[in-house]
Parts: sequence; structure tokens; C-alpha cells
Amino acid sequence: MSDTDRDDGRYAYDGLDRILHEKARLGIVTSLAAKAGGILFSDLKALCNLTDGNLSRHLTVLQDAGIVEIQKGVKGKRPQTLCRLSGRGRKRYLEYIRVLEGVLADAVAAAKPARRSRRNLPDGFSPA
Amino acid sequence: MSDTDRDDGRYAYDGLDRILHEKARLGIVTSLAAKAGGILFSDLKALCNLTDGNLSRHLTVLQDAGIVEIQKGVKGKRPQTLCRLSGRGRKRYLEYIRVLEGVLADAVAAAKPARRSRRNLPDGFSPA
DNA sequence: GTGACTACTTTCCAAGACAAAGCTCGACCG
DNA sequence: CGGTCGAGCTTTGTCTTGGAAAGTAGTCAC
Repeated sequence: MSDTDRDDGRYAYDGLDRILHEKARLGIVTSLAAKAGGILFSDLKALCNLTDGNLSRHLTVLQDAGIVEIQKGVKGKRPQTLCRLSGRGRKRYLEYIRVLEGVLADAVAAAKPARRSRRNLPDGFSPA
Repeated sequence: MSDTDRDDGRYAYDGLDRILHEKARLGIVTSLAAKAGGILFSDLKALCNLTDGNLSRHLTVLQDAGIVEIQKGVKGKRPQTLCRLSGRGRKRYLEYIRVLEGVLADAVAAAKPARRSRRNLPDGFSPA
């Protein structure tokens, strides 16, 4: 009832994919999205300023989620791991940034002082 | 050096504030940013679809960080907690969304199939 | 072959998110 | 006026997770 709960969950942001919404992984996936051919482990490490262990860990998470594909190979005589965004991963990423755009829209709307917003306290509230 | 590391850290997103970059807290702070007068605990709970315990916990984190101000009061005969964004919190929030805009710009750029991006494997790489 | 290096992987630990139970105080019931 | 109901938070416990450090393995230089 009433209009007070009309906005329930308005700021819940349920759609924000937990796996992608993470500093490090967001960087990883964004760079992968930019290069369809994939990126080598060591380059990715530099791009995202991650330690070996960290990158490895996040890649495992992303791989388990079916977001990235890991392909082992060699470059010259040395082993090299190539990481690529899977088709499903790309889809999920696009989905995520769509949600993020919504969040940002809210944020920008909230940021401007909005003359309509009430500077005053909620109805009936009195400080202790 | 060479041009390979010209982009080092390009996707590190160091600026992404850990405290604000969190599903639940992002929602809390965005709603608070929208209402300068503050929001009551119970309304905030509904807006963000959080449990009492959860909201309490996140508010403590935000308060410790000096981002929100908690003001105890009463509404009628019942105690009510009013939450507001502090000046410093607002600044930090604006800073955060500025970074987020950058991330999103990267993401959107990465998302379009960019014919220039190399579909082929990195130089000298051969699958195992 | 041994010492340094590249390219990862694995292990460990502290921080953090969420849930469930707890606490406090007015209101209503008989 | 004792009892218990419920609103409005807080505290405690548990389980997950991110990140640092340590470990493994193959390569190259000498």
C-alpha cells in the first residue's frame, strides 16, 4: 500500500554480476573484450597490474564460470597461456555493462543537486 | 620497454574505490546521494532490498569511512535512524562515478567488434 | 650443472559479506 | 501491571574470497 514502497528495490542492483563486478576481473574482462584474438597471460598481467598468483586465481574463477577460455600453447620454446573471452562470456559482459550503465545513470541523476529533492528531514522525524 | 608496455596498467582501475564499489553499498550511497535530507533506516532497507543485519553492517563500514552520517532520532514514539551522505562522502562518491564512467567508456569501446582489433593470435603463438 | 629467469600454480590468511539470533523498548491485551 | 507482540536496530558466527607469498617446472647463460 501507499506510495512509500513503490520504489522498493529501486537501488538493489540485483543484475550486477558478482563475478564481473570486481575491480581486477572487470579489468581482465574489459581488456579481453577489446582483443578478440586473446591476450597472453604475461601481457594481461601487465595490463591489469596484477601479480602472477592473483591473475591466475581470477582466471580460474572466470574459467569456471565459463566466461573465459584458456588455451595453452608455446611461443618459441616457452609455454604461453592465451586467454580469450568466450561467446557466452561476451554476452554476459555486455549484459553487465548494460546494468552498469543504469547504475551510472542513477548516480549521475543523484549527483546533481536536484532542486526537487528534499533537503529537509523526512516527515515526523526529530533528532534525538 | 618498447611499445609493448606502453599500456601497462591501462586496465588496472586503481581508482575504483573499494568501499563504494560494492553492490550493496553502491545502492545505499546512490540512494543517499539522491536525497539530500537523508533516508530512514527502514526505507533504505526497502530501497536496497537488504536485511536489517546487512544494512547495519554496511552502514557501519560507510560511517567508519566517514562517508555517511548516522543520526539517531525518533519518529512518533519509535526510534529511527536517519542516514545521510556526508560532504566528504559526496565528494568521494563523485570521484568514484567519474572513474566508473571511464571504465564504462573502455567497456563500450571494447564491446563493439572493432574491425581494427586483431582476431588472429598474438605473434609467434602456437597452440599446444 | 648451477644459478638466474620466465611462466605459471598452489597454499595460506586476513578481510568481508551475509544470515541468524539477540537486544531494547513501546504498545496493546486481559 | 505481567505478558507477549512486534518494530527497529546490533551483535555474533560462518562461510567465501581476494591477494600475498611460497612453490613448481621448464629454459637459458656460462
